[in-house]
Amino acid sequence: MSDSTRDDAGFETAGDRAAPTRPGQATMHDVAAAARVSLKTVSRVVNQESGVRPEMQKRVEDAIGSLGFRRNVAARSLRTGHRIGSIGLIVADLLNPFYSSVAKAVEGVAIRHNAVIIIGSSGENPARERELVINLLHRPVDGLILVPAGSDHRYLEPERRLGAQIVFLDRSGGNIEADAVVLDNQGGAKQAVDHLIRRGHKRVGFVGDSASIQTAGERLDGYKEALAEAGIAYDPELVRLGSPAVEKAETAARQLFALDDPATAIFAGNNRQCVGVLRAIRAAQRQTAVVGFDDFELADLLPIPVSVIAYDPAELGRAAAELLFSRMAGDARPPQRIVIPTRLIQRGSGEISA
Amino acid sequence: MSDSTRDDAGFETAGDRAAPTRPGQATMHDVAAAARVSLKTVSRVVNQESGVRPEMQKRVEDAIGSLGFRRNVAARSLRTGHRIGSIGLIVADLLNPFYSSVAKAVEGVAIRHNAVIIIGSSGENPARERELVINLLHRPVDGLILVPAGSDHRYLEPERRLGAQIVFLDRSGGNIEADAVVLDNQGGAKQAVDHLIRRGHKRVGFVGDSASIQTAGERLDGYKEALAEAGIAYDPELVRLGSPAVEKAETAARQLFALDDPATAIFAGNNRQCVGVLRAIRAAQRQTAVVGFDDFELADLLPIPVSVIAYDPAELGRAAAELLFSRMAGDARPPQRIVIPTRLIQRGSGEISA
DNA sequence: GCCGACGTTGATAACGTTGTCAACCTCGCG
DNA sequence: CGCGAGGTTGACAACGTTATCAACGTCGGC
Repeated sequence: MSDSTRDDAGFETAGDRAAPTRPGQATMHDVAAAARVSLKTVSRVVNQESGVRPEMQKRVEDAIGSLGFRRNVAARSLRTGHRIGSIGLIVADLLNPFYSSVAKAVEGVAIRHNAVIIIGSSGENPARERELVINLLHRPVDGLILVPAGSDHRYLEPERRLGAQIVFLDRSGGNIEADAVVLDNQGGAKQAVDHLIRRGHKRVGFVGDSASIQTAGERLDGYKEALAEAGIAYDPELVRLGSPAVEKAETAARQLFALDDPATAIFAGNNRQCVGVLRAIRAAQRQTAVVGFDDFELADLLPIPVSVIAYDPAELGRAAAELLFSRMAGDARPPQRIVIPTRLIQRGSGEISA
Repeated sequence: MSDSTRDDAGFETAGDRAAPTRPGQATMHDVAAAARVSLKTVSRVVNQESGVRPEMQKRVEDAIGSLGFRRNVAARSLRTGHRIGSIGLIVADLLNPFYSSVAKAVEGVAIRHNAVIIIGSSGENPARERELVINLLHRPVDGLILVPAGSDHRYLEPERRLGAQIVFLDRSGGNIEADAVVLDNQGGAKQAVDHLIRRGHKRVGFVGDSASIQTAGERLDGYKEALAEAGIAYDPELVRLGSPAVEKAETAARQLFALDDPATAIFAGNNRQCVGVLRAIRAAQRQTAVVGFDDFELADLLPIPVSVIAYDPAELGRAAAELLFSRMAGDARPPQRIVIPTRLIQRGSGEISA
């Protein structure tokens, strides 16, 4: 299929010259001609090999300068066979500390395998995800760790048949049998809500991502499960989904406070939303119990105690990377699903009853 | 484990003189032989071109599978001329939100130029920095944004003569004339300390990085400048350098409190150190004024008011990336030094006098 | 039954670079 | 003055892939 990103060859500043194939790009051959020396001599200068007379060297360097020569890496790499392994990492949002931790852990593993990581963020946009994936797989990427934004990954099949190794992280892929390293989302959410219920809360709000995002759906399931076990009726009014941004979560939390029968506790679906909820609580001057999914750095310093469902994001990244490298080394076991456990960290939140 | 079974050892740094071909890697030629078809037919299957009989296709796919064939991207790229631009980004620590913001901004610019980013972290280790730089420059990286860990960058000269474009970020390079996008460190630090002094503090501590890190040195200069202007003698006791980690900064702050004439206010050299200082204050139950360099997300929610020297990390990244792409497009102006301004955000810290 | 058209397949020449090896100079020494 | 050694330089063949174009069926229409 002719994906538009594929044949987009050059990357020039908008409106700048330089046609797709970089027409004027000088080759060593051109340099050699301009300097009136042989191809090989140019190569020697470029590679700083010894045994070139200064005079020749100067001539070649001048030619390189005036022609704006740049060595073609593809040709070099083809000829030398040098390859530095690289793995792609596609996350939802680089800014989120969760993904930073993942990235760092992945990098750590990559270093041990002498590889670098190419990183991209999908911004939760399936089209962008796909574009990035294809982009990365078609450059020298030996493997890919993917936090999927979309829910249909059939487009990966041809790539996999060609040897591409792909490990899903945080969420599993849709319509595809593939390795995945995920969190115990439902279990964690249940823990969180259990905790709040045990503390006497009956009106527990949930501020989370759209249920179309797999993890959010699982967390919602955990929320429901905890309520059901406690014999509390599920009230859709208390659930606000689709609030990825801090501001949206803040608004959502405000709405939960404005109900006739307002929430006395809130379960925040992730760290971004937790921050939003905290801001809303602060603004409303309320004593509301909060449990957030994802730990975050300053949670213990906040005036509002925040218990959290914690886990080690680095562990997710590490596990995914290890699995990926193992695949790249020939591991042909059936697709694995690795679940990273979560645990509740109590910081007093929930002890306040309303 | 990755032993010699496969080409895992093929991931080599550039200096290596490996045999041109990766030992076990099958080529299209091998596939063609195994499937008893021509090279071109294999190519057709691999590229999903139309006009191959299903039977042939099957034969080729089987051969691909059993030989573990993976297309050589260098050869493909050489032949087609297709290139997806990529730029390298080397930061000190991926986990630091400062660098995440930078990375995100750089990525944003890269997208517009149809490029991806290859990221690495040096961990403030000059040797690792150098290794990474060479690694990246010797793979198809069209440009490099570098947060330098080391202080001598003469090793970059040969690479630049070969057309590599390099922009320094946050700190300028040593022994090299090159583009740099930096913060107004001295000015910002002076602002911070001025602020504390104006609020009546005479014992202002400084918890910062080792002065060998350029930015830390400049911030220390700003600290001294502010003291000098206010006619306050510089007391080395109040200055604790070399505390990159949160825990170290916490210890450093404790020491400042334990002085005979303790600090009543602390200027924290960066966001990590600010967190450490806050923990120390919290532990010591003190009312200490704090101004931190770098804003951070929850600063406004903390029980201890933290004024900060803020700036836009994304602006740094954006400026560096724009400059880099402009260079890659042929911009040949003399090396630029772009200084991103800082501003003081007052959050009440410093109003408390001790 | 022949011819053109079509649908497959394959031989071969690039792509731009580096490794090999031979050719060529210039010395210094016999 | 010749000859070998050492220092420079260049011709040429790869590297693994894709694009071009020719060759080979096979089939329908006349």
